[in-house]
Amino acid sequence: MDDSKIRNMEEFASVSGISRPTVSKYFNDPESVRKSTRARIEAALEQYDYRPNIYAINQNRRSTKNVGIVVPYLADPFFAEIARHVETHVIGAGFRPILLSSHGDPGQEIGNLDSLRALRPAGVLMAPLGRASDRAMVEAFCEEVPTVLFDSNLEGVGEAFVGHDNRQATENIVKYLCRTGEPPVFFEMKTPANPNANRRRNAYLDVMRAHGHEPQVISIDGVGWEFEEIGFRGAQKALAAREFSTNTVLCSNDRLAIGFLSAAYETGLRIGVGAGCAMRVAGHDDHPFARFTCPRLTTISQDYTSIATKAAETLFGLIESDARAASRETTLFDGKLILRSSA
Amino acid sequence: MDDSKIRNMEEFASVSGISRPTVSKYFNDPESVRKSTRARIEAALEQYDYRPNIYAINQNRRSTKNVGIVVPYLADPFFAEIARHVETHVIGAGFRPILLSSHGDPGQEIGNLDSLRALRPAGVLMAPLGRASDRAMVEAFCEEVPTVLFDSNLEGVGEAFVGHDNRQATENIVKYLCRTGEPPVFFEMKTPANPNANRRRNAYLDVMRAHGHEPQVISIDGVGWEFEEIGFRGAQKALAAREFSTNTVLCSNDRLAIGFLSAAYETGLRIGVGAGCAMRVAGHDDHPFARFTCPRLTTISQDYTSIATKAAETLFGLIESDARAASRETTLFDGKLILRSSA
DNA sequence: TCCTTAAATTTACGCGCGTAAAGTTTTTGA
DNA sequence: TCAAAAACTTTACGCGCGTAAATTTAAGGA
Repeated sequence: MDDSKIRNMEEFASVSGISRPTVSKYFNDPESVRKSTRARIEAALEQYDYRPNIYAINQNRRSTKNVGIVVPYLADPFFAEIARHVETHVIGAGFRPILLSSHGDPGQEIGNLDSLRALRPAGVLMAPLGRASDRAMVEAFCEEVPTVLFDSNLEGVGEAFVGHDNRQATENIVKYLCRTGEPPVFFEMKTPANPNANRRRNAYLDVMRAHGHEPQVISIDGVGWEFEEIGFRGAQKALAAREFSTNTVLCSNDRLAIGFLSAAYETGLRIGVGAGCAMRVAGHDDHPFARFTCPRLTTISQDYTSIATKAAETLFGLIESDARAASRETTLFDGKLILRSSA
Repeated sequence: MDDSKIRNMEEFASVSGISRPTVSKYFNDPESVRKSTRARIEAALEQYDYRPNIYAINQNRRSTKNVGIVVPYLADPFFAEIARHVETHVIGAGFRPILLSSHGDPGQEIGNLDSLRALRPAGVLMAPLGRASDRAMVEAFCEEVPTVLFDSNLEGVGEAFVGHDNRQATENIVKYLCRTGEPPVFFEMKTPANPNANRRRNAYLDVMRAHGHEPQVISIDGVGWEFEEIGFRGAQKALAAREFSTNTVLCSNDRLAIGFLSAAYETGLRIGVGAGCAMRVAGHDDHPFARFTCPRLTTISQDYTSIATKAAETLFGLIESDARAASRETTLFDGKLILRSSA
């Protein structure tokens, strides 16, 4: 490798023996130049390791190669995982991912969109906060930048939505619980952060009634994104008050369930399916930590590999066609029962 | 707000009645212009909501306002939390954070640095993978870009290191455990991901010997960053083989401890300090999930608020002075005992 | 071989802003 | 009140690259 530094594309073009416009064409799409030309450029690239100035590129191109990824709460490993999958796809498609977390705060969410706007991204993959989101502001953003929503749906906002089939999944696990023991009580936050929680509750109510069981919903207090803590306190209270009409609990999500199990353990209540167990507890999402609770949590998984893939592919399609979606498509993926020892 | 769009600084300057160079000066530092001028610009800003083109700015400025944040594994809530703290400081200081995770992969770590290089950041805050890091490549990067390391030290690399005092913390918890029961066995990965693990083991050995106790280290197999899984399997094996010479275990970190507790629960072993408990287990780090294990995990915290603050401040100091550090400073923060019910 | 077509070159302009230099106006302080 | 200092305006250039138009060169087929 020659140590003489290349300052710009002009210099690089001259050392590679190719004109600058052609070199520029090469960097925009290596396939767009003749094979022999490509070979000469790549030979020079080996020797001088030049890279085009990203700011100069983005100043002149209509659209950048940036893709925003916005998640509501990165400290939740579930979102960290899905962000990682999305990121991998974004890089694979030749884009540059810009990962932003809203940290559970609607103001930060809008701030993230603002800061993305300044980067003029080719598109954005966004998991909104949900209920708390400033709908009008998000909507305005989506009209400027092609945006695909995932995880949490804001009806009518963005080009498409890709998520989890909360109804199918909830029905699935409720039926499982009914089949193998007493029907479940539904354990949820009174003011849930996103619309998935409502879908889950409604699906629970429907399937319980359809099977002739009396539903019971326990809605606990607490706001914010510290679900484990909220679940812990809620469970302490509810257990002390003996609010549960059956010995089975379906938590609205795994993080609440993690808190629930912790509280149950502290009060000496044995959770699980074996002999000597007083109660069954199930969750929803197959959170990365659900495998390590005590007992290990029976839950229903989100297919977040498929969700991430579909969301990314949908966005890339929009970007390539340089068009807005004809109609807003909604894609839901099925959950799978994950049987462990808690229920 | 006027809906007529402002295309560039030229246009904005004319509608605000100020010359473009002065407007430019304003955006670089609002304090650098006369108060009356500032008022006029800000009035125009309210009316037209113009924002300078970030790419044009960065093309011409020597240094950008970007600050890279590189963490080894974002799906670990511990790093997600510390990244959040760092990010807040970066934004507060008027910089733009670029958050990148290496996903436990040295190749990705170097890739992250490469992609940062292209952004010509003013500085970088980096938590290296540790042992697995490509030291030479990281070192080369640090010579190009002012970089402050945190969490995991690569001796001699970067302008400074800010981290956790593993020795103080380990001594602290070992002494606590000895004081309140049988001395601990040390439970760790055979090939730990980062140098902190080695410091903890060595500190354990030293303090045990200093107090006349026979140390025992159990080093379990497993590579990668799925520490809970590794801890789970390792604990299963070690418990089945009755390898523990005392009834107390100190895990090298909380994530291993989480796996340990899960395994212990499955084998019916009761962990904790109360009557009827067969074993005590402690961790290290005060991981966000340590509060919700069964039983709740006694551990020693990392002061990651201080670590994040100090690392960020150190970097900002370097950036402002536009100089490299005279000498490489190392700052360590003390851990605090977090007493819960597991030990 | 020649002709058609595809590809590369030459030339030139523009993107939006930083910034320097020289001249002008306003502010500051005694 | 007046001169010095500070702030602003005008003018002008450059950053590194995208891209269009006209021209030249190379590739491929009968």
